[in-house]
Amino acid sequence: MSLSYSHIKDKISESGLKVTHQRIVILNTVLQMDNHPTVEHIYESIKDANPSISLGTVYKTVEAFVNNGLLSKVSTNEGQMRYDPKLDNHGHIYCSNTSEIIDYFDDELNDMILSFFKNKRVSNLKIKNITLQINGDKIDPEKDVLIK
Amino acid sequence: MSLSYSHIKDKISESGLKVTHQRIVILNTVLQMDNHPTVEHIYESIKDANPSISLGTVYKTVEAFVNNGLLSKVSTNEGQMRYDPKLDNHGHIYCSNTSEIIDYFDDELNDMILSFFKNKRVSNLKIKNITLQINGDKIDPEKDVLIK
DNA sequence: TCTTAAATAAGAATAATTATCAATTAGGAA
DNA sequence: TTCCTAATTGATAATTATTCTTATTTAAGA
Ligand SMILES: [Mn+2]
Ligand SMILES: [Mn+2]
Ligand SMILES: [Zn+2]
Ligand SMILES: [Zn+2]
Repeated sequence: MSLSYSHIKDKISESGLKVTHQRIVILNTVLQMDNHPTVEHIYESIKDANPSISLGTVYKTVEAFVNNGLLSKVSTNEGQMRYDPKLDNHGHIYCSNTSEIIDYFDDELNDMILSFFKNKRVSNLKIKNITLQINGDKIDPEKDVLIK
Repeated sequence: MSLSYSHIKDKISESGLKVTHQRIVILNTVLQMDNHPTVEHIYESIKDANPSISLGTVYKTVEAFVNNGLLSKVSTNEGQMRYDPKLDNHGHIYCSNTSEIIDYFDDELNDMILSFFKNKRVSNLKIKNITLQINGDKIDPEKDVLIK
């Protein structure tokens, strides 16, 4: 583990946080999830192999990761925050019938929005990012959503 | 009041909900607020004139309004839902330093996004709406944000 | 190896929201 | 107009997500 986690350790360390076993496990787990998990979901997926890591630590850890640029945070209309290992600018598809959040990457769209706002006068606001939110319902909950 | 609220009453009635004093007061209040209020905020602003309306009723009522197309609901990273009387498609500017949510209407942008997705194949998703989310910080919290 | 500030586990506390249920009421039917 | 009934409400309890507290442990630099 010391060896295979070296990449994770570097990321944590470079972000300015102390490297702890808990943080290694949590970051490694979230990086492998592409479903925008909740804290509870993260906790469930680590606890069998790491029964001593407490739920409170998962809360504190993901929040530290967000504040230090290792994760991003996504809010929904369903009362729970969700976490996202993808840091580059991208949109999200919210399926209200399945509670899924699906990534939507599109360079052409990003460029279009960027150049749109290039021509705008924005006063009294320091923009951090601009994202697109696509709200809808999955038609067949079993199948994937595809936009291309 | 029976007279001046007739427009509000009609809206409630046409949406399929029973017309009650509580609903008239709450809808009338939210329609006049442009700050995307929380339930608590709505409750505070009605309770002096309507001390008998309970907080639970405000929760149930705004949720009924959302389900019946009279209000829309906006989520934030701050643990409270916020309600929006504007129903036509528009984006939001989230100022994380002031917790403000500011409407961003732009027909040109709407058209641009619409025509962008016209040329896309979207499979297995019934799109309800597509909105833009602009995240940033107000520079001078006292002054307004302007994009033009 | 020592030192110390930061992190953790466990559990209590808080805050937003939802559920329960008896009493009231809106609005259609008679 | 009166009656009927399902929907709504107020009061309050319960739930849920998240944060706080504190004693203990630990990472990492001196
Ligand atoms: Mn929330
Ligand atoms: Mn909550
Ligand atoms: Zn994402
Ligand atoms: Zn709005």
